[in-house]
Amino acid sequence: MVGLHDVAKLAGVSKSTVSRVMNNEYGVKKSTKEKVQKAIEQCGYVANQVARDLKSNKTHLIGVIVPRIASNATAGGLDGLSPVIELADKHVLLANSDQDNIKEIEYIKRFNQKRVEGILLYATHLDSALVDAIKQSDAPVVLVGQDGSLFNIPSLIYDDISVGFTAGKRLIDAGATNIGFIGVNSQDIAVDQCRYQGLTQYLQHAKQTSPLFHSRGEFSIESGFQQTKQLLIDWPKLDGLFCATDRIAIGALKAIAESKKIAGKDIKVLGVGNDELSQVCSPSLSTFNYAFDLTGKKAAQMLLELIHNKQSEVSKMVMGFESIERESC
Amino acid sequence: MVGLHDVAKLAGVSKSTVSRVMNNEYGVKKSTKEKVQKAIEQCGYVANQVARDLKSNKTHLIGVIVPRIASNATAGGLDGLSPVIELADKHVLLANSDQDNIKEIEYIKRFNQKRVEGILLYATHLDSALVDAIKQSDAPVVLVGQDGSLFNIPSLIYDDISVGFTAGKRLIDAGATNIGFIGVNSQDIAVDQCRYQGLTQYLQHAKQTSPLFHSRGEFSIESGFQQTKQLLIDWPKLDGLFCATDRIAIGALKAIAESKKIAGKDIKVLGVGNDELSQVCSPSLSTFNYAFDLTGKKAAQMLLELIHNKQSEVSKMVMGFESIERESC
DNA sequence: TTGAAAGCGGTACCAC
DNA sequence: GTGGTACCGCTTTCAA
Repeated sequence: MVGLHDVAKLAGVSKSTVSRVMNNEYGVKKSTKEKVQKAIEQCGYVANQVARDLKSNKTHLIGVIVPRIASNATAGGLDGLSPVIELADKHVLLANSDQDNIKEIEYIKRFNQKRVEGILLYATHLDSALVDAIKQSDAPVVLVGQDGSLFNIPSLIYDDISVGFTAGKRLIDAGATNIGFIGVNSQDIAVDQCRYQGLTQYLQHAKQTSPLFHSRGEFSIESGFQQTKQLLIDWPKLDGLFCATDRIAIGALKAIAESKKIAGKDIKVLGVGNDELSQVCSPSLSTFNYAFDLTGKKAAQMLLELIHNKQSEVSKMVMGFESIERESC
Repeated sequence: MVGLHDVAKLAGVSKSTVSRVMNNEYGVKKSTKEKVQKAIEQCGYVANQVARDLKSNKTHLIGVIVPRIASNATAGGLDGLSPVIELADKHVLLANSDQDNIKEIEYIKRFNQKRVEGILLYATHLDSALVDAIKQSDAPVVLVGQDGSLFNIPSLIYDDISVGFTAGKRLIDAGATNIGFIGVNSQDIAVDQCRYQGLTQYLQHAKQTSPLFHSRGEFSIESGFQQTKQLLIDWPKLDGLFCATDRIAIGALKAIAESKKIAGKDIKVLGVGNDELSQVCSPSLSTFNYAFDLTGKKAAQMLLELIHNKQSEVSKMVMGFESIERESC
């Protein structure tokens, strides 16, 4: 591969001069500049950014770690954050942890070796090993989706307790009295714990009751379907169901339909996320809208600020949500 | 930031020795090794990959350019390709071209500066400027979604003509005789042109007729809805509709429902992509399944091979598809 | 206005 | 076994 040296030889000047031309610096005679530019053209010289990065001690790299790509939260987030990063003249180094806690930590280390300038971590859990890894990271880390502020980790989270609380209100207002919750796994504080907690708080507050159950499964339609099939048998009086995600809720809708009950009438159902699926299914799903792309954008902005100032002005940012009224509740 | 030099000083050895320990090389006395490792621990040394990359002239970087993330083809593709790239001990440098032709070319150049080892390009078009940029690229490029084999660009494509052909057959077999097509924009050879061409071929072949129309819009539900609303007025005899994507088809379904016709009975509708939406909507959408994640995996494998052998064994790979029978056709 | 040379942080060859 | 040193490709003083 042709380097600065080759161009210099070809143009009959020194490396320094070629470098100056490449970087548009002042103080190069017009004629030499043109000579050099011609030489650059001629041998198709492309500056080696790796060498530049080494010299300048800046890589312009932002590491982004996600549990998987094909999810609304992450795909939308990536679409939101990428323009911000591009505008800051940086690049996205993407890692798919595939929901694997070990890999998450592994990537934080690898990214530090790669000398990324910052890391955006989409998390589905937050244990002490992960906290440690984040603390060890030289590059600043912004956590998305889980609250790390207790550990002094700048975080961008959704107002999950509030969503649960509001869900309780919506279900009660719609006339439900026997309300259950389907979550994911207990390690996911935000999605499983907080949403349940919020629901519980409202039921206590308004009716001095508690949710009938806290079932758990995966983030899938199928999982929602299977769980609900059983839950309908176990809890015949169930008339309100809050599902931690829209996909779970859509599975629930299907199970309810099969049981000859009518979702939205016999059983009110609520999801979270405003997945596109929720407006297409029938009955259409009442849910909560999260602005995933905006979250990605804000997270990127927060990280960039952190990179510049070495200290964040905001240590925790809570994203709002919007109630979406449809047929199921 | 602490470097090899600092560790060496702290351990009272030379840089070379520290380097040997870092790379687990033979021929280091056990005691020195331990001494060095302690020093590494002590000052929290993390190898600078940028320097290594410069020295070894390898970045372990694979550039991936996509038109946007939040689409089944790209999100699924990314989930498919990332494990392959990880297994090859490389990283994904992600760029979102946001459907912008200029940016696509820009990123190919930037990636070459970054000295990526190869580029995966998810394309929605292929004009001569893009072909040139690919030709100029030092890093090998694999094209996904458009056929660049005529220009000697290794490509991974879907069998779009065949899909169109099969769509024709499915619609005719279901009893449709007045068949229309909704595509995207004419620059998208694969999605717009090929699928239409295949449909046309079957209609010619089986009935010596042609599609009633070739309408065009965007990749969205709304666009499908708006177009279909008008098309139903313009073509009252329409009884078969092939849509270039599932989202367009779902919009069409909605327009048909509003017109008091029954999709699947009065008008047979077919989409492409087997979007999750298509099994949730009602009537559920008959479509074609594309294995997006497998495509990503294959594309990554093809690129890795190209990187190793400097020459591809396969210059073009055509992914198959699967007919999905549901209610709409 | 231009060139020589040091150095970014490693690796690898060659001596000792 | 270990240390010295050249070098990867560029930027950036410092002199000329």
